[in-house]
Parts: sequence; C-alpha cells; structure tokens
Amino acid sequence: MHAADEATDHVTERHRATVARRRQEILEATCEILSKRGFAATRIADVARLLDISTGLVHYHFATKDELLVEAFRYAAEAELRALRDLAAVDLPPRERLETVIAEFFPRGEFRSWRLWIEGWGEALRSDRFRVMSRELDEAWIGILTDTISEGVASGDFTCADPRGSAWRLSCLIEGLAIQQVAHGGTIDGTEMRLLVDVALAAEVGGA
Amino acid sequence: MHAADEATDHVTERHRATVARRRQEILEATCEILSKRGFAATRIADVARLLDISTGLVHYHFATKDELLVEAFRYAAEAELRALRDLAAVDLPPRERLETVIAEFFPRGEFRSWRLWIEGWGEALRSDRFRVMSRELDEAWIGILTDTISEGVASGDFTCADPRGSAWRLSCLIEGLAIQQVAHGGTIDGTEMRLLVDVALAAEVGGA
DNA sequence: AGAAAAACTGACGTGTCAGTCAGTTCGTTA
DNA sequence: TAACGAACTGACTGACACGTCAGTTTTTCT
Repeated sequence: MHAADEATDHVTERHRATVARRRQEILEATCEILSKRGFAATRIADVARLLDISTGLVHYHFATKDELLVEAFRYAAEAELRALRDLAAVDLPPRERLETVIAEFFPRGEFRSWRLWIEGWGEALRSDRFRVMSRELDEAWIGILTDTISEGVASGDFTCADPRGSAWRLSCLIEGLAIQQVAHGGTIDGTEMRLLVDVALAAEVGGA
Repeated sequence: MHAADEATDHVTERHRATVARRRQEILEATCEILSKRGFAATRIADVARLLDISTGLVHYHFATKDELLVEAFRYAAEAELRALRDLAAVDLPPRERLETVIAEFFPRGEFRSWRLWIEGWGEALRSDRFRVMSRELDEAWIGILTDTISEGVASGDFTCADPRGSAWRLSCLIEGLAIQQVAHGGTIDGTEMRLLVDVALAAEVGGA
C-alpha cells in the first residue's frame, strides 16, 4: 500500500495502464517528489523518471504542470481528510476518539503530509486554487475536531464552553508545533510536543 | 522610512550609492518582491527594475541569487526581532508589556513579515541556511516571550507554572492562527483571532 | 589635473524545463 | 486478422532567467 511499492509494481508488470490507474500513479508519484523537492523545484521529468515513463505521458494525462500540482495536492489532502474522518467515526469513548484523531494529525515518520501542507500555505499566498483547497481542508478538519469535542460535552466526558473555539485553538497550536518539528528540525521533538498539547487539551476540555 | 520612499529618493538624487547603502536598498527591495512573488518566482530582474538599476549591479553586490535571498530573509528577520526586543524592554507593567509584544507579533496591514515567514518555512524544509535562520529567529522570539512571562510571575502579576511551555503554546497558537489569516485569507479575521488568543492567554498566565 | 579605484551598465552565453508533436506500440473490437 | 483507437515515446523548441564580462561613468586620492 505504500507509494513506492505501487510504483514498482507497475514498472515490473509491463501492461499498459488505464487512464484512471495511470492518473493515480502519477498523482502519487508527484506527491512523493513534491514533499521532497517542493513545488518550485518539482519537474515533470522527476515524476516521469520515478515511474519510468516518458515526460510526454505525464502531459498526456495532465495538460499543464500547474494542473498536475493542484491535482496532486488535492489528492493528498482528500486522502488525509478521509483518514481523519474514519478515525473520528470509530466507536470509542469521546476522550479516546479525540486522542486517536489528534495522534493521526500529529507529524509522524517522514512528515510527508506536513511538508505538503507547509508548501501549500506558501502556494496559497498567491494561488486562488491553493488557497481555497488549503482552507477547505482546514475547515473540514476543524469540523471533525469540533464535532468530536461536542459529542464529548454532550456525553459529559468533556467540559468545554466553546467547542469550535477550542478546536481552532488546538488545531492552530498543533500546526505551530508541527512547523517547529518539521520545518525547524526538532526545535520541539515529538515527546515535548505531546506534553505541550496535553496541557492545552486539559485546559480546553478538562483533565484526563 | 518606507521601502518605496527610500527607493524613489535614490532614483531622484542621481549620486552613486556607497556599498553599504546600496546593499541595504537591494535587500529592502528584495523583501518587497519576495513577499509579493515568493522565493521561487522572485527574479533578479524584478529587484533591479524596482530600484531602477541594472541586473549587473545586483550581482555586483550579491554573487548569487541564493545569497541575495538568504541575506534578504535575514535582514527582515533581524529587523522584526529588534522591534520585538525593543517593545519587550519598554518600562510598563508586565501585562501591558505582554499585550504590546503580542500585538506587534500579530499579522497586520499587508502581512509582509508573515508572508516571509510562511515562505521561509517552506525553504527551511530543504535549505540548511534557512532552517537555521528561521529556527534561531523563532527561538529568540520564544526567549523574549518567556522572559516577559517570567517577569510577570516574579512580580506576582501572572500565575504560570511553566513560562517556557506557555510561551511555546502561545507562540505556536498565534502562528497557526496567522496562517489562517494570511494564507487562507480570512478564515479567521483579526477580531476572532484576538478573542481566541485572549482565552488562551487567560488560561496560561491568569485572567485580566 | 591625472591616475586609480569604485560603482555601474547592458548585451550576451548558457543551461534548464514546460509543453508540442509526429510517429510507435499495444489492446480491443468487428 | 485487420482495423481502429487508446496509451505511450522521445526528440525538439521556444522562452526564460542566472550569471559573466568588457567597457563606461563617477568619485576619490595624490
């Protein structure tokens, strides 16, 4: 299920791909390159080489580089959001659900998603399409968080006067801390980050 | 004292500039372009045109584009940090000092600084020089904030068990909210942002 | 004044990369 | 199996921007 595995799979089996399949492969590969090189330094040729296809084929599926990058970002964003939604729907006590969802949001591993979001904010400064996407993604995430908190309040597990406000504060706090960890390279490590967020969490929804 | 004014000044008076003067002009102009176009799309020619000088002259002062961008970022960062330090040193009651410093840190006007920081995080993902700079800037800012809180605790104005932790939480919260305002274009406006931060502030150092 | 140094110009060389296109391979349908 | 169209190739081009450099103008020094 990992990106690199999928890519190699389709290099080894030499069949031609359907449009839908190939598009997805290209989007996946583009995300990979994107999170390594960034938007500006990502070249069509990089994506093509990773999949062992021609640059022409990339243009066969995506008219312009801009379209490719926008679609790739959307592809990653929607996958991430789906994962968060699924976790928020799991049948668990509110506090554990909130824990799980927040844990998923935290930077982990190679930080691929977070690298993309950070890049995305930069693009959003200038591109309407990116601004709208990045914003919608964030608002959907806030919605999930707000609902999870509200349900905890309803069940009496949480104490919180303003779930939406708390959701914004928690989300923005985590975003800021993620920047420290991902972009600044360990000013704050995972453990410290957990501790800092736990204190805020207790203040927002009541102690564990 | 505004960038554009300075630039025009030196177009009208036709004397040649000293190295120090010209360097500063170029850095100022570069920041201007940078916050508008971003790192990737900023061209030497843009900077030259803004100052009405040749591209050759820009290279006369800065060997490579990379050096120019790094220096420009550092120039902006240090100016911002100086402003924050000055405000933190003003002789006022702790709470008002904290208010003033945080107000300066908030996004205002055209968001020039915040646009630069957001861009800078993206660069920091890949460039050691940017990572170090951006990180040092942030740590210095946390230092200012921590000291201001600690002094308030010492004077009995604040109640705070962990000034450094509170400083990190407040700073990261503001960074996250700034992203919403600057990159996402008003998901959260200035007033909402104030309210959200005020609640956190009360939780961190005690109510007003 | 004359020489030397500093500030500055603008045309040019060079490498890069998005996007095009004429042609090729492969799978499917009749 | 022949024909047709979808998937694919890779060489080419046109634009663009960094960095160079030979030469020019201005200032400073003696």
